[in-house]
Order: sequence, then structure tokens, then C-alpha cells
Amino acid sequence: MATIVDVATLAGVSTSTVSHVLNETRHVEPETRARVLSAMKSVGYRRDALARSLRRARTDSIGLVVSDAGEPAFADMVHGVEEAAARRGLSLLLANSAEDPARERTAVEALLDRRVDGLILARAAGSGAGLLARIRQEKKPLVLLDRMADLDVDQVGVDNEWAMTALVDHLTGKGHERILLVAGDLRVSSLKERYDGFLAAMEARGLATPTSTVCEGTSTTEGTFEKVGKLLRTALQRPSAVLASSTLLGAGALRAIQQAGFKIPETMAFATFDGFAYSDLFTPQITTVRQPAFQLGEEAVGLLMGRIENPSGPTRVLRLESSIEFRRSTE
Amino acid sequence: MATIVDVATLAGVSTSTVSHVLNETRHVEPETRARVLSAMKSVGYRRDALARSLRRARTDSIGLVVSDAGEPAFADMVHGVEEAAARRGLSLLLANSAEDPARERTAVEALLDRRVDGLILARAAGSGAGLLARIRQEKKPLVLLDRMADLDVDQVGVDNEWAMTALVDHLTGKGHERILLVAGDLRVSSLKERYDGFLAAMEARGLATPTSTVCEGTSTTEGTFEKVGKLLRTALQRPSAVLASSTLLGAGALRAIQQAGFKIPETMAFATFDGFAYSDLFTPQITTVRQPAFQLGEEAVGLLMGRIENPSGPTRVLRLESSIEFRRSTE
DNA sequence: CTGAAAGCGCTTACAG
DNA sequence: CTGAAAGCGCTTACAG
Repeated sequence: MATIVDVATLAGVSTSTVSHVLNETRHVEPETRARVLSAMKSVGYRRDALARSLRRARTDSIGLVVSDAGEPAFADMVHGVEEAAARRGLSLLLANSAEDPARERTAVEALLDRRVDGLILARAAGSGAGLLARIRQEKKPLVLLDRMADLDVDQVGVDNEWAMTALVDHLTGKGHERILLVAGDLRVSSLKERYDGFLAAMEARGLATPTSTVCEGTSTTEGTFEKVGKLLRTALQRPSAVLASSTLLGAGALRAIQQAGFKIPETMAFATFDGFAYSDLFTPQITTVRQPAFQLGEEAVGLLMGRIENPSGPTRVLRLESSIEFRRSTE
Repeated sequence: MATIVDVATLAGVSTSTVSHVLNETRHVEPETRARVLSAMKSVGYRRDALARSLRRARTDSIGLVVSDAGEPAFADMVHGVEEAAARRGLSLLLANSAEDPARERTAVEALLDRRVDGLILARAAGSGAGLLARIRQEKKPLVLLDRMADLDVDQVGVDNEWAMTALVDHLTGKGHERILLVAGDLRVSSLKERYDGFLAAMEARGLATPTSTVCEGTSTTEGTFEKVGKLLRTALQRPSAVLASSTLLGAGALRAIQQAGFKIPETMAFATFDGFAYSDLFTPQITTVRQPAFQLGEEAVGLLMGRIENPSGPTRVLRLESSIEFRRSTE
């Protein structure tokens, strides 16, 4: 591997000059410059980003830790982050916590060790406040993605309560009064917000919300299938509509509905957050709250760069708009 | 940020000793060791991975460039690579070429600059041989993922020809003789292999394959929709079955079939590679060739580590088995 | 069992 | 307009 010294020697100049040619950071005589450039070419010079970073105390890289790389929404967010990072010439270090706080911690430590310029985190379900304190203590710029926190931290997510309210409006408008919410793990802030939105919206419409109309705590498709199935079989007053707070929960609920013998939308209405890909091609046609996952990722990078450039600026919290795709499942 | 010097000073030892405690690389008196450890704790020491890498000429990081982060199959591969890398304590640098050879090149250069220990590449459609030559010239360990090449390079993909043959067998067994293959961009090796498999299988069964039964060259859902629609409307001898070589192509073809007024499977059989998530929950129930995308990613990391540890070992080429999920769409 | 010192490949004041 | 030299934070022969 050729180094800057090789180039300097071959060109008959100092390493300073080579460095300045490389970075265009001070004037160099055209002729000298040309000599340096041709020396670089002839030795196949490639600047070592590591050495450069060490000296500059800046790596031009950012770290992203997502909680569930398997979910399509997260895959889209990763994609958005990658895109936005590449546009700015930043490298992206990716890690997946798989909803495990211990793995999340390990991943964050590894990223801090690598001196990323900043961190984007979609936190694991059971993630404590300690990790964020740690990052703050290192004074490392941080942005929370999708999973927000009631803390003084830059973050970007979606308008979960608004979307849930709109969904409940839609269903109650169709005459539904008993709605089953498949809420999932309420330690996840986005799921909690959807849950809160549901309770508030139902209450605002004067509709009682007995416990039997919320299925919470599941976090796998299989577990959700079982729990929803049980609810559908035993609920004294059977719901006329089911609402799922994520794709994974929706898949479990859908299977349970089908297996219990209901027909969508004839005997059971159904809607879900996030939803399924290419859903317009398939039956049942499902009403879906679509979050702008890709943009979420892009905005996270924007917030992070803002924080890196201005460490003491005011905290920024972004809520992007979801859109609701109304389809036959809630007719 | 505390450095190794701070720790050494506080503990009253040399930096050598601190380093050796850190890496457990030579014996240190228990008492000294304890002093060092407590000094680390009290200054909040965190080893700088950059400085370490610079010295060791090894970064414990690998780079992954995928061609289409939007496709679910690639998302799964990324997930598999991440998982396998994390298990080995490697950091993952991720980039997306979006099927653009120029972006691919930029991404690879950035990764080489960062001195990743090795590179995993799912190459862009129009990627030339120059890039691989470049990587080889840098003597950087390399593994090709999914998109294979007839070159002396470690690589892992799936048994595309076998799967296509099995699919054709299945359809001809049902009496289909005119099959439309939606083949996509044949510069992509996996698509080319599926295409070759199709031609060979049809020929082996004595079934003519006039041009009209292959739709090639499209690489968007929209474009595929249009082209397949046109074929279905104008084909002199209309196909009785449609086969798509990827999810994206399948989505376009499916839309075209539906819009042309065919019913699956009554008036048109249909099957696709890669397919749609949770497809068992939706109608039409589509026969799908499922590739083990996650494992593909894991195996790629395995091959890469093998190459890093043994740069002069023999080339390894892996073909993982796909599985075919037979469903109603080809009944 | 431990330390002094060189060196990884850069950048950047400082000096001329 | 250019160069000599210090220093970023580590690791690792070498010496004792």
C-alpha cells in the first residue's frame, strides 16, 4: 500500500504539499501539483481514511442501530439512512439489536469505539435510560428514530396518535363500537402511542373500552395468533373490527381471524399499521396506515448532521405524517 | 476523551502495560493489573478502535455493497450479513448501489479507503469487470453475493437453474405448454441463470420457445406491467402460465394479468421467484421459489472470513438450495 | 515482570 | 509558495 511518503518522495516534495494537494487546502503551484498528481497515479495512492480520521478527530461515518432488521418498515428506514448518508459522503455502520437491550448496548459500544461522528438509534423494546445517559456522557451526537422518548434528545417519528384517531373515526363512522386493538409490546413507544391514541379516541366517542378489547404484550406473529384467536373465541361481546399496531401483529391477527372463520370485511373489519407490500394486488384488500419509513431514515440523518454541526442548538423533534390507505377490509 | 496515556499516568505504569492489560497479551502482576483496571474505570477509558486499527493493519470491519436495498430478498441478506458479522465481533459498513455501477464504484472506493478487512458484493446490473480487477489489485478479500460471476472469486448464490427446472416441470406436468417467462434484466447473473434454466428446461421437454414467451429487459414494476400487458393482449398464441423471475417482476406481471381480466389459477397459472411476504394469508395463493436469503448473507461472511484467514486458499463457490412453495396459483 | 521508544499514515500549526 | 516536525492514540519488538 503506497503512503503519502511514497508520493512525496517520488514527486520530490514534502508530505505537507502532498496533503495539501489531496485536500485542496492551500495553494500549490500548478506544476508542483501536476507532479504530485502524477506521482499519486503511478504508485496507486489511496488515502488511508483511518489515519486521516485519527488526526482530524472526525471519521465521516455514522452509526445506526435498529431494533428489528426483519421488519419491512425498519428495512426501509435503514435504506433511507443509507441513502442520505451516502449523499453526504458519510459511511454507514449498521447494527441490529434484535430487540435485545444487551445486544443493543454491545452494538453502541462498538460504534463509540469506532468513533462514529454520531449515532442513530431505533431502540430495543426493553432498552433502559442508562444507554442514552452513556451516549450523552460521551457527548456523542444522537438521534432517536421511530421509537421516541420523552427526553431532551433529537428525534424523528410519526404521528401515531393522529393516525390511530383517524382510524378509529373511520371505523366508528361505519358503525363499529366494539373494536379489538392488537397493541403489542407497550414498552415500544410507537406501539404505546398507538395504544394511547386508541384509548383516547374511544373514550372521546363515549365507547367503553373494557380490557377484553385490547390484546397487548405479544411480540411475535405466532404468539399474537394464539392470543387473538383465544380472544375471538371467548370474548363475551365479540368485536366487529380488529386493529393491529404493526405488520407483525397484523399478520398474527389476520391468521387468527381467518382461522376463526370470519370473513373480511363481511363478518369482521380489519386494519393494520405498516401493512404488507404490494397489498393492492391481493385479497383481502386491507386498510393500512402507511408510515413514511424511508423519509424517517433520511430525516434522522438530517437531524444528526444538524446536531454535529451545532452541538448546543435546541433539541428538535419531528413527527412525519402517516397516510391512511382505505381499502375494502373496512368497508 | 481519556487516552491510554491518562490511564498509564494515573496507574503509575507504562502505556505498554496498559495495552497488555487491555489485550491480555502478556502476563501482568495481578496487583498492577488491578491498578490499571481501576484507573481505566475512573477516567472512563475507551479504547480508540481507529488508532488500534492503524497500528495493527486490521480494522475488524467488513464492507457490504448491495445492489437494491429496496428488495425484500436483499434486506434479508443484509440482515444475515449483519448477524454473522456481529457474532464474530466485526463491524459492518453498508452501502447501496441502487443498480448504478458508478455509485457502486464510489461505495467500494470509500470502503477500501476505510481499510475494511474484506468486501461482500451483490453487484449492480451493469457492473463491469474493472471493479473486481481493482479490488483484486488491492489484494482485498472479496466475496460475491447472490450475483455470481464466472470468475475465480469466492461466491455464494442459489441453485437458480435447478429451481427453474423444477418449476417448469411442475407446470408442464399440469399440461402447460405455452409459458411466458418474465425474465427481467439479463445482465443480472441470477436472472440470467433463471432464464437459461427456463430455455434449457423447455427445450428438454420439446417445447418450442418463441421470443413471444419471454419478456426481458424490464427492471421496474411499472415497466414490467406495461410490457407484460402488451404481450398478454397481443400474443398470437396466448400463454396459459406466467413465471416471474423476481418479486419486483412478479408484482408487475400480476398486475398485468389481473388488469387483462385473467383469473388465477382458472384462466392463467402464475408463479414467481422470491415472492411476497406472508403470502399464505392472501389470495391469490402464489406458488413461490423461496431463496434462503438470510443464510446467503451468513455464508458470505463465512467465506469472507475464510479468505481473510487464508488468502491463498482455493476458491470456494457455494450454491444454497431454494425451496418451492406450491400453492393454488399453479393448480 | 515491566518500560522506553519507534512507528502506523495522516494533518496542521509554525517558520521561512 | 513550500518544508520540517509534532502529534492523533494506539501496538509491539527490543531491552533489561
